[in-house]
Amino acid sequence: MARGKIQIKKIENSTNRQVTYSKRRNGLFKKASELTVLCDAKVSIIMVSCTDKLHEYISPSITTKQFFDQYQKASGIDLWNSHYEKMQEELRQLKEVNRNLRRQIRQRLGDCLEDLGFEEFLDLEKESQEAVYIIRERKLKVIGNKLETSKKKVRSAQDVYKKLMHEFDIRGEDPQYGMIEDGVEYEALYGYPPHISAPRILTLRLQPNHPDNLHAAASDLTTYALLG
Amino acid sequence: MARGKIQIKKIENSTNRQVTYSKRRNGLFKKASELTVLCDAKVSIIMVSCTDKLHEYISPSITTKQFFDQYQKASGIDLWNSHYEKMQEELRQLKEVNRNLRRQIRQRLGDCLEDLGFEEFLDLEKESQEAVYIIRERKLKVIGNKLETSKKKVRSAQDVYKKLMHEFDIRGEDPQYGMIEDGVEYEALYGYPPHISAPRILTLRLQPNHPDNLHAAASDLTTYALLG
DNA sequence: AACTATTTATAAGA
DNA sequence: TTCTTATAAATAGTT
Repeated sequence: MARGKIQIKKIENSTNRQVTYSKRRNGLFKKASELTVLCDAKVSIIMVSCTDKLHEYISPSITTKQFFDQYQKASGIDLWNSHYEKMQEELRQLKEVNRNLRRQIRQRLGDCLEDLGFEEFLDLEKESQEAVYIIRERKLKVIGNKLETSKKKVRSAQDVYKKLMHEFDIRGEDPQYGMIEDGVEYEALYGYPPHISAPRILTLRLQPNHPDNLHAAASDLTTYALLG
Repeated sequence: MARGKIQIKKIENSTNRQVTYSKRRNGLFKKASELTVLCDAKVSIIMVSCTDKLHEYISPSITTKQFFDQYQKASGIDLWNSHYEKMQEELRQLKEVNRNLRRQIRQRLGDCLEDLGFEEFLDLEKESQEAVYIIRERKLKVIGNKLETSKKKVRSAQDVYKKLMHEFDIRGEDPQYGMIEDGVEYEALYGYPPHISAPRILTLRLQPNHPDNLHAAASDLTTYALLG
């Protein structure tokens, strides 16, 4: 607008464009501030340059946040507020549900029972007792399964042992090998710790160490007493 | 800026102010659109007049929402987004907690037990059994309290009865009243239904009807057998 | 809303 | 970036 008219189209020369951007930006901001004062208006200008730099003008005595709020109020355009309120409501409801669930659990643990009516209380007792039955039943089933698995492992171990004994017998017939004295080879094969002597016996019966101890039964087959 | 320089201060004449606002607003928007084209920039102008009317300029190919988002990203100024994200995170966590609580309750009801490790499973059994003990203990206490209350009511009823009997005896000594033959007056006094005859006896023992029935024990004193 | 004298903004060059 | 300056554009006051 000076020293020659220009076409309103993108300035191709990058430096020129940058300079013009800077100058006109200042001009725009100046006009905005004048308008703010002259007409007692509120103005927000936000600019993002083609190099993604951001510049802002905002009338004094107002924040950008307030501006956005006012914008929404005046325009009726909902940027995020209803979504936000929906979330808050959802949050509130979830917290309420959470509180109730926690109370239920506490009651099922025998706490806060005074909150219950007598009928509810009796229902709770019934439910709890039934749950204990179900849990106990399942426990027995799980333990049964574990025992079954253990038995299979034991049988498989027995088979391996028998095969080895068989091979041992064959080698024993060959004087070239001589007799093996202390079963070291079996220890290595079966992974017995050094302080537990490997079986020397020929006939072999295996039994769980503590058939009554549930924890021991729960773990994998590891420690079984060898009974000759 | 024409036909005389003006001071940049609020225009007191309301009409003038209005006109200037309108003219300069157009000027600002025109400059903004030129800047948008010339420099390939993005501009958002939001104006609120002193009469709370809202006007907006926004570069084509962008929405105000996008602008706000970009503004926040570029400026690092937090209008609401982190708050929003915080809420979303909170929401997510609450839902997760909720899911777990529900699962816990289901497990305490004997459901979904397969999700538990064996150790957890045993703990659950122990907890559940303990809870049943606690609940049962409390039940006994509550029932005890109710019985106690009932006994007091009975005692109080006995007292009333004795007093009435005493008064009856006094009246009986006065031949003016004569003898009452079949206790109709007591039936009225105590509210016995017509088909149950009121007590004729002088010594009175009261006992709960069904000491084993919890529900009956739970209800207030209503039906007690009178044993001679 | 239109006019226009004048001020202001700014493009190009330094 | 800033300054200069010729010139385009904006606009205050008027109609």
